[in-house]
Amino acid sequence: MRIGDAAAAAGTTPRALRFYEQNGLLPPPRRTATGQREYGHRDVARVRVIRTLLSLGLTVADLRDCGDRLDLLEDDALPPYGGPGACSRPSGVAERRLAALDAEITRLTRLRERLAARVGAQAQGVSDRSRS
Amino acid sequence: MRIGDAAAAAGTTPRALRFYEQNGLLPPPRRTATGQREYGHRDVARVRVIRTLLSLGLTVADLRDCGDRLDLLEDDALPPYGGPGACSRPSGVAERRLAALDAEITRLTRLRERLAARVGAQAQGVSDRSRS
DNA sequence: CTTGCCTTTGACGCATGGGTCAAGGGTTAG
DNA sequence: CTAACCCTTGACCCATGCGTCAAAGGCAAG
Repeated sequence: MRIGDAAAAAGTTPRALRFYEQNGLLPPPRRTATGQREYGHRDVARVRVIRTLLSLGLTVADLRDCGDRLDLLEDDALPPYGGPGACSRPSGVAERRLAALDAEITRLTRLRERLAARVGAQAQGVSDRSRS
Repeated sequence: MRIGDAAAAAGTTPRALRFYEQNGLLPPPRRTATGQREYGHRDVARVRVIRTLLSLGLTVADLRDCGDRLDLLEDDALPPYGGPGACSRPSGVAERRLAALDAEITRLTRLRERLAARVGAQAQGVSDRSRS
């Protein structure tokens, strides 16, 4: 499988695959004699995991910090909480990202409040709407 | 008053003033015979307003869209709601930014929920904390 | 062999709000 | 006059996740 097909199979582009490789998210695949990248099903699966985690708000740096244990964050790897030892997620990456998300949400919410105070008192229901 | 003093008076840097000028937030000031920018108190005041509005989450583009009526968003310009006509804020810039903030907050909150669902069920209190 | 699509690497673009450096000229105190 | 600091414009830098273009070579079908 060359890069175009692998990318299509994973629902993305060749550019993205090379980008992941350059940034240490994807191990360098073997090459054909002429230097073209050759991927297998495992690679495609890993790319899917990468995309899922990125879409969850993790950054490239987060996933790079995970190293090869990226899979530990995967969908079916572990149930959310398996008992008093299952919390040992790789590097606490997800926890750090959660904290960063919390900080950003708090910052934006404060901003919204201050801006709203100037514009007028309409539409204060952000927090409520965010609870959906 | 040359750029360095004006910048200091407004609590920022010469670079920022030139940046604001290039981006249409600050009118081009008159120049000395040798081309150096000359600022007055009005300019300094305007820079302060610009910085306040930027710190409130408005973008440079927002303020540019406001044109010269930037002052209408200023602290003491109008009381928040002066009656059935006072809502006519310049270009609805603030309202649009408010909506954008809401959208971003909602997006991040959803992200947080999804990420938290993977990591475990701890620390769900973002919305609550954001209510402060 | 040729055509046409696929792949390679490298480099620039985007949006944000300036920071920082460079090369050259102004200004002012001593 | 000169040192020392200020100002001028222009251009590259930061982080993010790739998109896009470019030049050049690979690969399979006709």
